[in-house]
Amino acid sequence: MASRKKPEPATAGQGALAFASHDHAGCRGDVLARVATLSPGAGIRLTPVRRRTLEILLESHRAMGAYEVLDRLAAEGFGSQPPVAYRALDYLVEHGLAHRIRRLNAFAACMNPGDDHSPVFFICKGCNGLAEAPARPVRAAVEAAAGAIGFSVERMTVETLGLCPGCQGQGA
Amino acid sequence: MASRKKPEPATAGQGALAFASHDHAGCRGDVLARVATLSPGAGIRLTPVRRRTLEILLESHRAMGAYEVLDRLAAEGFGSQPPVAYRALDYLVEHGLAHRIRRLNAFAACMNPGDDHSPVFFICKGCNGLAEAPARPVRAAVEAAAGAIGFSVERMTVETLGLCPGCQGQGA
DNA sequence: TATCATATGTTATAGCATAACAGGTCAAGC
DNA sequence: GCTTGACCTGTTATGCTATAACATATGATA
Ligand SMILES: [Zn+2]
Ligand SMILES: [Zn+2]
Ligand SMILES: [Zn+2]
Ligand SMILES: [Zn+2]
Repeated sequence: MASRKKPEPATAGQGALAFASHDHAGCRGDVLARVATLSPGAGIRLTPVRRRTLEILLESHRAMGAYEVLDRLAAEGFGSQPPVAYRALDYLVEHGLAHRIRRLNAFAACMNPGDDHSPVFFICKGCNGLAEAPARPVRAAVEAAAGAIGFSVERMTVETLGLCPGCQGQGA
Repeated sequence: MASRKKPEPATAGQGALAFASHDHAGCRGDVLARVATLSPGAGIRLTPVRRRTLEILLESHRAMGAYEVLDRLAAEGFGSQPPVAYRALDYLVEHGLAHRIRRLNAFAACMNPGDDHSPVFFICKGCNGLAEAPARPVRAAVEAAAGAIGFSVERMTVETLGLCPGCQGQGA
């Protein structure tokens, strides 16, 4: 049975929904709502460009290149030069509202803002979908390896490339 | 004096040595020797450019940008255009003799060729040093997270930024 | 020898990212 | 009110990273 009620609006953050067809409007709405509750307290200032940039990233479970975002912003009357997009994106990343996906030289909205940060990313090479999942056990394993050589970890990037459930078994 | 005996030529591969001062000539030699034993069997063809590229990467426990490698190659009489470096580097990466460090847009020699691949990388932001360590437990944790959403992992990137033992406690 | 695969080199271009500067807004303090 | 300073947005210009497309060489195969 489907659940009649959503006790956990954060489900999308676990990555389960990203690759399944789902009520993405609600998905996006949940994130924006969570951001709204964070904004004042955490010293986050969502100006028009930043908010719009976040909304653009939230349109799909994909990562977007900075220039792709820039095109969208420019088309909507914002600045048309690279720094406009990079500044907004960098701000979102620094404040935990977006992530940089290094393998793709691209950015994606954080699906779980405020929570467990330094997630693991799953990039589907079939459909370009992107899912984000909490990485606490991964982080622990990394810390163990770091401890063995006396290294102190500040930031961690974990990205995987593979096939989502939908793209498995269909050749490509 | 050189070490009298090396019971574990693979020690460097565990990352323990990378940040410590050590007999790096031996370190590099070990890797090259291991590569030599792999080359014929694994269908690896180390042409002059490729070999030289690998040697350049092996000069230090750092990652090098493609253009930095290119400058070196050009100065030694090889081609002077980007594809020369990129092709050699890509070949080394594809054959497990080097790694791409995405956070740095750079490349590093693999310190453990032939063994456990998809290691975890430790990047020291103090000295730019780079260490590579086996990532089996990390991989397991990632696979667990992937399994939970039905994602099938093909390649994994784990990079951390932090401070090596030598750079900790000295402000920078 | 003719053919094919592989490797190396070139020119040109695409894609990603930042430095440096200019003007605008707004609140705090005089 | 006016000034100051913090911050945001926009610009131009440039730098760094990476690949496409084409030309030539070499060596193994048939
Ligand atoms: Zn969604
Ligand atoms: Zn997919
Ligand atoms: Zn060494
Ligand atoms: Zn260091």
